[in-house]
Amino acid sequence: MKKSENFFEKVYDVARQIPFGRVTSYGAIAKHLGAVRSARMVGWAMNNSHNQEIEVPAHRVVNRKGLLTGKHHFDGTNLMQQLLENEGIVVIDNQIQDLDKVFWNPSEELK
DNA sequence: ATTGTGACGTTGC
DNA sequence: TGCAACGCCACAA
Repeated sequence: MKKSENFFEKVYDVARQIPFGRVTSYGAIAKHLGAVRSARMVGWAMNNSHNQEIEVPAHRVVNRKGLLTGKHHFDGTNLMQQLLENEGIVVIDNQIQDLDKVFWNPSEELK
């Protein structure tokens, strides 16, 4: 297969471990992977997540501001927001409210 | 190898 | 976090 799986795999692994009702940022995941400056790659990996057999809760992954920047890539327009709201997360205008409360830091919870 | 690009982040204003 | 610009890494063509 691909060697890059390693990098992507890590991203998917962390993303899948995001607890219910929690969200994280690309940078946080990237940091956990050891590539803080590769936050964009994390998002790119998510784009590839569609090709992955394992479903990745990309809707739980947002940018540092808690803005649903990636909702644009979802099936529907508000699908991502609906999923987050379904988990109890308040989302207004693609912006997660109480981000600090729902934020999940992989580097702290995970290791 | 080179270029382009991207679901970001940080710094500057 | 209001907007602009740079940087940064990994991958595709």
